[in-house]
Amino acid sequence: MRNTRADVVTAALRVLDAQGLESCSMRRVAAELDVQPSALYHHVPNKQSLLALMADEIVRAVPLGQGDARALCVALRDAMLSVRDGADVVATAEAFQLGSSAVEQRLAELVGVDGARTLLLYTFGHAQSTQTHRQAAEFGALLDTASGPNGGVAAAPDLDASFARGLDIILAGLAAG
Amino acid sequence: MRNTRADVVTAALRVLDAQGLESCSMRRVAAELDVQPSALYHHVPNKQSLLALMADEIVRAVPLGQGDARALCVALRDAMLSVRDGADVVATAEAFQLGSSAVEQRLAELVGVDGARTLLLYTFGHAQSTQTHRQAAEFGALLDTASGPNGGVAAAPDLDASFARGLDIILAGLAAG
DNA sequence: ACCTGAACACCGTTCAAGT
DNA sequence: ACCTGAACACCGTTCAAGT
Repeated sequence: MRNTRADVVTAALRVLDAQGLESCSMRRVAAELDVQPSALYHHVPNKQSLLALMADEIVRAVPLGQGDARALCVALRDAMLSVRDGADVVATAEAFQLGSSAVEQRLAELVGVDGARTLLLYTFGHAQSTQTHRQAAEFGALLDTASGPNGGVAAAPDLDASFARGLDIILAGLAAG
Repeated sequence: MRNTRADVVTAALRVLDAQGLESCSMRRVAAELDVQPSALYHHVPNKQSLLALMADEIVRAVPLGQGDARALCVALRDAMLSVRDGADVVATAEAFQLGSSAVEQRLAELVGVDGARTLLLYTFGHAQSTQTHRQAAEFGALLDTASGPNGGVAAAPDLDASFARGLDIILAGLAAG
């Protein structure tokens, strides 16, 4: 046995974290494993399935047993933000099977199905915009050569706090209902 | 003057609605205009810019002057759902410049910046999942040959009602704060 | 079971050149 | 100003064939 399906997923996550989603092609994942592109199709039916497996792996870091709805959302966001473009991968994959994920099911036990969906969609969306914002900031910093401290750049908003305030709004709405 | 920038955007939206985002390539848009692919780059710097212009056009259908926050979100969702994969196009393009869109600004006047962001992210997310769900249902219906009424298919959830309930939760949270 | 090699039908983008 | 033609460096996926 030369490579297993888990090896493929791990290699794909390495490529994702290093190069980003746009560069995470089947061909690059194959190169990461020193293998021909066609070899991947022995382990995975297509790229979409591989992305779904990557999403599962990213979400596996969220502990389901303990904590309230807020803690669950924060942990999910942290898990997505821990990998480059992780929010995109998880949100896209999850959108295809909303309702079947373990996180959503646990959330539904805590706050009902509508609350769970609302919290999830908000968490996905905020994490995605956090990651694109951070990437843009990184890119801007590269172009920012001769400027002093805060030279011409708007102060970065505190995205963690912004996320928390949105969570407060939704949780208050659930408490009121 | 043979083609204008607006012609390119219109052609792109036609291709999008007919074939979906995945098939909405620069080459197909060019073919829609009976033009070489390279001709597009006279009107638009790259594909990402074209997608942003398409998103603007889709969102232009939302009336900003009248209505409360709820009406605004419903109108935004309707606008996105009116074009195939419209939610994807708008959500991706908007994520790059969150805070600058006219809809978000109007929403912020009504419910504050945190409320606006929460409502927007929820609306984007729900619309996206609505569209993927509907496409999956369409696809499933094609494979569903010999079954009678509701033969083996789970009843489609009422996605409009689901959206409304999530909106209720967020708006209740805003009223409580 | 796992992989190679070669092919097919595509992409986005650039650039010199035409009118 | 607007477009063509040709090229470059890529894609995802299939399939016969090897070990």
